[in-house]
Amino acid sequence: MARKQGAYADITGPKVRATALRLIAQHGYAAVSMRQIAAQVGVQVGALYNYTADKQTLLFDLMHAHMVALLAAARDLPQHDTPMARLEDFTRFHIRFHLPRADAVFVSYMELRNLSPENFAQIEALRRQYEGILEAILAEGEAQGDFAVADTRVTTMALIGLLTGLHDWYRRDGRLSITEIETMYWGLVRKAVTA
Amino acid sequence: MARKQGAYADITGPKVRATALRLIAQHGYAAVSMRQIAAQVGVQVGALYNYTADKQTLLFDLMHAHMVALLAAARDLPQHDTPMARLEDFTRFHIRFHLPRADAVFVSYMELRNLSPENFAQIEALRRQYEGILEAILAEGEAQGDFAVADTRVTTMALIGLLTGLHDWYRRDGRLSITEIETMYWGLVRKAVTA
DNA sequence: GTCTATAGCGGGATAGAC
DNA sequence: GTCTATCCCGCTATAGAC
Repeated sequence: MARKQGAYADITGPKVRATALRLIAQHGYAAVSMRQIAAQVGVQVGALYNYTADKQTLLFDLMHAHMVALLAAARDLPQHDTPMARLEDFTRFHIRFHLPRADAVFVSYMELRNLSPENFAQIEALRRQYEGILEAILAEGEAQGDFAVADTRVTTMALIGLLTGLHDWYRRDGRLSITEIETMYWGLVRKAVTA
Repeated sequence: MARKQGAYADITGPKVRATALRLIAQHGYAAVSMRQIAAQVGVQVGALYNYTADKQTLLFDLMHAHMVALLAAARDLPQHDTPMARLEDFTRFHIRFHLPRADAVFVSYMELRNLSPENFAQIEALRRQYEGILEAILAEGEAQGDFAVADTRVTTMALIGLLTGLHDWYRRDGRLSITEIETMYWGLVRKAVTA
């Protein structure tokens, strides 16, 4: 304790990422300065560069970590027999995973423009993998005659849009619980894919 | 011709707005400089300030013009007898109005964070008016027993999200025509509000 | 690992000539 | 209405002491 050098390595790193995520979600990547991040972390700006090569890499790491966590969790979903049961699981999972991570969702979506081309390609590939999970469920349901889906790709993107749009208006202190909203959204999804 | 002073007033103004809209959609408000805008318009940076008080006002004007045009067009929709017919009109109108205005849609949605509080309040009010049009249709359909909507507000926001999500993946040179997409989306909306 | 100090650049906005 | 020139500020990133 009381020494200033080398003591906080394990705590400063996560704090930098958490602070950057919050500030970027609030003001946008381009509008947030390394100075601002440093000030809220409680270090001088030079110290940040012990934890990231540069500002761009910091943004990429935040988005990458979010996408990797999302994919890992989505792959752990149970493999029910019926596409309908799997679609319900996916819908509820998507909402439950994303709602408590509003900042990461916002950043991962809004800051794509500010990634370098190489970094963008990586994030985009992860995003497509996630969409692929839903598309596979829809394709199987269509093949088995459980769903009536005009176009698998369009419906996939439409449903992702429907679910993701939730973040634009959901408020934690709102009138409805997560479970209530989840059930309403599942109702919309179910009807949308049914004949 | 050939004179440099006073000749281009009528042309520079629209050009400034068009250029700013395009650049801000592409890179984000904070990432675009007045110097960049001026360069693409073909004037020096000082000249921009004949057309806007400052950068913030320029952003606000772009968003405000978009919302006003949207509301004016939405209010011109025909007043069919049945809520179902009005919902179809609204759905198709929303898509047809927004798809050709990708830049304005993007900016109006992504740059809300960068508005001053007073400007934000104004844009937000216009946005709520637009949502109100859809909500009124849903409420009437529910009251008449044509629709089975669990919660009018939630369904309104969900459908807006569904329709707006279209911009995230639609490409003009894609496999499907606007009309085909429009019809698929109308199918999803129709089923979502039906019992 | 963190600090202080600074290099080097680009930002928004304005003044005054034409 | 546009230009040139400039003020003043804040930015990212690095160097070198501790």
